[in-house]
Amino acid sequence: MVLAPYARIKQHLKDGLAAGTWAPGALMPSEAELVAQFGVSRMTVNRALKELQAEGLVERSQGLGTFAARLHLVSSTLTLRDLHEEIESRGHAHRAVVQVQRAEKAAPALAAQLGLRSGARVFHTLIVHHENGVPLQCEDRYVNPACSPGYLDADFTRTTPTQVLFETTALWRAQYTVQASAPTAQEARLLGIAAREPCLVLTRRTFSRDAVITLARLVHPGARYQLQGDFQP
Amino acid sequence: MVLAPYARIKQHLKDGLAAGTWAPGALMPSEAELVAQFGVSRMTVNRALKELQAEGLVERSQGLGTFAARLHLVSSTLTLRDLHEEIESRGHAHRAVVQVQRAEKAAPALAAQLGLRSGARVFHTLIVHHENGVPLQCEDRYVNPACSPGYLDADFTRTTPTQVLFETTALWRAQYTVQASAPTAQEARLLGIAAREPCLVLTRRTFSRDAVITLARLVHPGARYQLQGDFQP
DNA sequence: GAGTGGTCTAGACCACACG
DNA sequence: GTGTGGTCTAGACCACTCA
Repeated sequence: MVLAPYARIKQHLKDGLAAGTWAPGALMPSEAELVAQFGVSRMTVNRALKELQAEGLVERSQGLGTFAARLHLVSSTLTLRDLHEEIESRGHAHRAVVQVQRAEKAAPALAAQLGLRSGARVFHTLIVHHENGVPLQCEDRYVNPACSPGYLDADFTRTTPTQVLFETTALWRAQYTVQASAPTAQEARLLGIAAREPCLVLTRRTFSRDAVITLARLVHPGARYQLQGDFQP
Repeated sequence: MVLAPYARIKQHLKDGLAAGTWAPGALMPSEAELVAQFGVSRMTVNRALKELQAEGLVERSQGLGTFAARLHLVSSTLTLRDLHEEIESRGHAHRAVVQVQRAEKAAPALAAQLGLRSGARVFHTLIVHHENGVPLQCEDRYVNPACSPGYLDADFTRTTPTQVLFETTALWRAQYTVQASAPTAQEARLLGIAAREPCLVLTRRTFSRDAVITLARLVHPGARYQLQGDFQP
């Protein structure tokens, strides 16, 4: 496998960064220098540098130059996968038990979070996801009916809310938080865990361009679930 | 502010995706069509599409075309910031209490994780970070002496391990997990919390090109800390 | 074979930073 | 003014997919 020219330049610079040729914050070769060194056009060098910048390895400033990144903050990717796919990809059986699937009137706090009037109609589902028969996630979700009118018609033993929403709406933005806390009494019962067992709780709000599509609280027994991430330049 | 041509094309496609012009998985305009439509060169169209691909909004296949992304997995950025910077940026006071700062012999399990011989010398620090006097994080860290020989000389009441390591080593790769669990008895004592209080535990291994630089366990009281993320196309 | 994206060239003009 | 990166052009050749 012969690397493309832009990839060779990237690799050369990555090697130098890993070897400490350029200390964090140090000035790196200019585009013109790399053009001369590698005998390629400036667009090719530019692509290599732009990708290194996108990966957070270098910082570039017009008029100043390209600098080795000061890696004081590592920004990394956390993949929030559809749980169904995640379980199946492990070769295990996924089963969803639907506890609630109905329209409700939104309490004031919920309405505010969804950007609706207090008392407006919202769709509510409460589903417990099992992996090989063991409860893994309690998914408590509210959906803005305007964004997905047919949401309640889905059969959530055969598909997942995430899948339905992604098929019927255009995702625009998502906010989430991850925290550790104790489950509610109901969640503890549904997950079959002790009332004080630590749980990993993800709260996620998903937006279309102008409206909140859905608000979800995903509760996982701490002993059975963890998020993993990997960061590679 | 007039957008550059490539940015205009990106925005046009983003608007269409948000408006549902192309359903997830649907075929989008080819580069040639966009060239004709916008009256720009193919490199410019290519840049717009390549950036949308990098952002996860479209999928591209040579010979097939460009497709609206099936957003079944949302990959999002979680910024793992240096805690000192995070606290200061909130305008609060950061104080670090150093409990342990010494060289030790690595137990077999630890040595394996660091890629060292059992019994090899490792640097060990245990530091409790406070925000405005309240314990926020218990940082238990082991460092490979070969990667940062001067690690133990640092004054960790004035700087942080993260900062020292980023200044003296070339970060190459990091793996981490996030989970909820109860603190150890020692952690509960240091954080001033109950033995059964749920904690958010981050475990992170950081690699240089060929070696493990450091292994860290970061324990946060669940009630006082949460990770936040935001995903925007 | 026709259409797609992947990559590259050899120029060009511009905005910006610095001495 | 000189050097830097930011952007763009109008071509080109290639590998891949599908009919």
